[in-house]
Amino acid sequence: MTTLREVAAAAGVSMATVSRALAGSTIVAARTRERVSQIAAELDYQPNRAARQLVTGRGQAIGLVVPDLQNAFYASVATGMQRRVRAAGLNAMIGDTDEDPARELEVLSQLAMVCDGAVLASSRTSDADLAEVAGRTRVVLVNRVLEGVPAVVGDNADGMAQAVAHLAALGHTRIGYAGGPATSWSDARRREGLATAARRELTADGVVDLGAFRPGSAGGIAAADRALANGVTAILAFNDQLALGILGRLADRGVAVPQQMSVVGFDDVPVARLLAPPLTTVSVPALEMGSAAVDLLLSSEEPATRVLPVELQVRRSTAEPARHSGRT
Amino acid sequence: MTTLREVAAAAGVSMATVSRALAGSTIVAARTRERVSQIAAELDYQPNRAARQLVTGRGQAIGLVVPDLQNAFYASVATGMQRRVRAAGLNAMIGDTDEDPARELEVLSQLAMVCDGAVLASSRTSDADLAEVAGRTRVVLVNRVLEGVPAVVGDNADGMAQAVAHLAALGHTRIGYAGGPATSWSDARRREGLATAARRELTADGVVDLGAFRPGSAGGIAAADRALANGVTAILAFNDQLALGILGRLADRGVAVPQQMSVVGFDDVPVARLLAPPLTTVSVPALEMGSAAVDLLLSSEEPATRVLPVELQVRRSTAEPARHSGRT
DNA sequence: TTGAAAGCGCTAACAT
DNA sequence: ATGTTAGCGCTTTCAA
Repeated sequence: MTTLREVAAAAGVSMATVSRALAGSTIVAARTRERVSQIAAELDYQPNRAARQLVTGRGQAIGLVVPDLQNAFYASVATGMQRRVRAAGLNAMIGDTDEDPARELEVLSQLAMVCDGAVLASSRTSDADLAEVAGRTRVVLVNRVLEGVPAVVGDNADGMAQAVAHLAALGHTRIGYAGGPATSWSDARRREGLATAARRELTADGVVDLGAFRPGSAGGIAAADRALANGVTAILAFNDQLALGILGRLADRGVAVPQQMSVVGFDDVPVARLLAPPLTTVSVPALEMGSAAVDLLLSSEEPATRVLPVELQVRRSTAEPARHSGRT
Repeated sequence: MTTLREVAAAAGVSMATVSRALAGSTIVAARTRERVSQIAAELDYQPNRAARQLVTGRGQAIGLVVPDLQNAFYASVATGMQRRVRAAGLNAMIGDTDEDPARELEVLSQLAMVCDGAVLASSRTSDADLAEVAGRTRVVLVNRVLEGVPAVVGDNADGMAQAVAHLAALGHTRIGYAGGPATSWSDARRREGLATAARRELTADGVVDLGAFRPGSAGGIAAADRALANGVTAILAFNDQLALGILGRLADRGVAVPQQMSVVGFDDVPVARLLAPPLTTVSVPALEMGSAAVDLLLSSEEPATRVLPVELQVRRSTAEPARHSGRT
């Protein structure tokens, strides 16, 4: 590894001049700067990040904490985040918490030691703890809002409104909501949006709360069974991960989608369109959320909440309800 | 931030003693160690990683380079890798290359600056470049083998043998192989395994090379169309990502799976079982590959290649071929 | 415009 | 068993 000192020696100038030249400082003579840059390149000089961080205090990486990388939504957020970070010449560090809220702070503080800041996706940490962390570390939230902390979120209420409007237009009058984890901020927002939309489009008992489920196939089984027991004609799932599980269970139980049951997801993960039937779902710009979060982290503006638009993708997992589900 | 110096002052000992005590060195008196640890805890002392790295040379993180985090297989490798890394008290840094082989070295060298070592998954870099990198940085390969570099791979040949045996037993005599990227090491191994198995189970023209495709839905469309044009009764896909695209295209073209076409994938990503029909595929222990790679990286043994067993999961995307596919 | 010098927080010889 | 000391590679005052 070539060091600054070696470059300085080769160029016949001081270390300070090399440091300034390489940083592009204008106070160093243009000719000197050029020569130094060239020699540094020849020697294949790579600055030692640890040394730089030690003296500047500023790090070289940005962290991302997600509940589960295997959820395609978070994989997309990670991809978007990572592209932006790399474009800024920094590194991305990613940690997942295995859907365990308790591990969130642990992972974050571990990342924070080497990171300038971190993006926290779908945090389930309490407001108080979160505020405390945000006080110590530069943090941007994704899919969560907290006063004074910058955040990027999808328009949850509007997404639910679109989904309900679509189902109502098809003629559904009893819709089941398969909720996400109880501590999920997005789930709370989606429930609110759902309630508002339901008041507008449906009768009082138009929405049935199926309960709270862990995204994944286990949760999907429970959710689908509850939906069937409740006699709803459509299921609105908290996210695609859960909708996937629901679809699987319905297929196992011989329930035809969309003929006997309509299913709507949320997120529009890439596989959604490849399922049979292709899943009707609310498309959330996950890649953009990741990059926008990095922008917020890197910019020095006031903490702001960026709400990204979402859009229902109508595919083939939704249709008119069966006329007489009992007969025929 | 509390520093070592402050802890030393508070404890009334030298910095060196604190350093040793906190490192758990046995040469420091037990009582001293205890007192120092307690004071450090009271002061909420957190060692500065940059300073430590600067002096020891050893970093604090382990890197992972994958072609595409949105491919569920790599997301699983990342998860497995990450759990192991965190269990070792280190951080994981993940970078993806957007399936661009050229970016691989770039991402790796960026990660290498702050990492003790890196796991390189499905590298498509040339042997020469890879050997050069492995000389500079501690590297473990996943899904790639190179003399002198530790590696974790799935048993590609055996996987193909199982898949071919399954299809042959069902009565298929013309199988199309939808290959992966030309520079993919696993694709080459899978082709070899396929050829060997075909010699044993099928006639000379039993396997049709459909070509090389990029995993994803675009590649799947091309692959499915080629398969249909070639009159094969079964498609063996390089990986699930590609199989997903194939399934999607077949559905679009009204080809019933498995009645008119059988499809077999490779990897067994979590959604494979949730597709309609559930995908028959070769299960590869992705999580384990990730953690095994970290083990290899952290251990100081001789470079070894760990071959992990794979197992065909027969689901419902495969069946006997139609008797007379032309008629009826 | 350039250089000298003082650390950033920590570890590891070496000395006691 | 503990302390002293000399840096790790870099940035950044301060002085020239």
